[in-house]
Amino acid sequence: MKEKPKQKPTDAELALLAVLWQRGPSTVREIHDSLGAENETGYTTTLKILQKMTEKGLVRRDESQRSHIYHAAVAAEQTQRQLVRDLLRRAFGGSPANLVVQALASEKASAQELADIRKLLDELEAKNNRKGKNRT
Amino acid sequence: MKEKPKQKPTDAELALLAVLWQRGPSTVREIHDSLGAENETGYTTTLKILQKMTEKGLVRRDESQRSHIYHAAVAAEQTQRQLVRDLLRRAFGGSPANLVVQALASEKASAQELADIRKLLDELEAKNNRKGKNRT
DNA sequence: ATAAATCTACGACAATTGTCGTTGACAACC
DNA sequence: GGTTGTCAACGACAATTGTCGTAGATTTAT
Repeated sequence: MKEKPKQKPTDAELALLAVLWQRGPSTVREIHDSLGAENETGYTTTLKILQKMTEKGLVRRDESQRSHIYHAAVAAEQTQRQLVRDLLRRAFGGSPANLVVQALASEKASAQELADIRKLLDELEAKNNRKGKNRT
Repeated sequence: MKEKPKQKPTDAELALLAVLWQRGPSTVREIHDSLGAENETGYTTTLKILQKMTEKGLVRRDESQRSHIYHAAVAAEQTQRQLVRDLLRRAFGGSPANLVVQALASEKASAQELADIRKLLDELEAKNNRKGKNRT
């Protein structure tokens, strides 16, 4: 059986995951320092959260060096998808369109991003037509 | 001064808000019964959470009847937008395109919804061109 | 008018989360 | 070789969250 580590990461955990996704495998020190100046919390806090995440299976670590090296055990895409699906169900009644509207309204999307989304839309509609035989 | 109730609703709170958004003003009993069969929690749990939400300013209540009538004090759109913005910043590095990709991949979007999104896209691009003088 | 049902209010409680302080081990430096 | 700095581990702690049980008031039914 495959373990299903389907627990949503908390806010603090997600922040650390984001750093790992961006930097790749890192020491606690590196992660902590990457958290930016607005982060007020101490080093041991970061360490403790990383340890919890290890227990939960969100990260793995290499202990062969004195400074353990942590790396993400969950893929960014998969975690993101899970979070989006969750939000979709809980706050948007499962309607992707509503969520997309809010997403595009929330932050300025660049022209490039809008073009990317349009391309994605084309692909999805093409797939729909192929499969669904354009029934109403 | 206007109160800034900018606290994110918790999962349980969001579930109750969703009911209120859908049903309109309701009594605790109505809200609790609307929670569906998969909800195992007792009546007093729902009541307690509603009371907390009242303190936080997420809902308001009319106490003129014995059965108090609760109604949402925050608009669905605004709350949704806040949640999306939050997720965007924390998990997607602020890139709306990535989030939209996951949203559309997570749940099957109907042809109608895809068309809606396409229309939204058209509007946004039109606005961009008008304002931004199509610079790269 | 009594009994039964319903409703709010008030804690109580365990679990989780985020926060550190301290300690003991190890490494680096002089 | 002694001092200073860095690190993981552990436990403590307050705050939050979700969960009820019970008590007291009031409405409804008998």
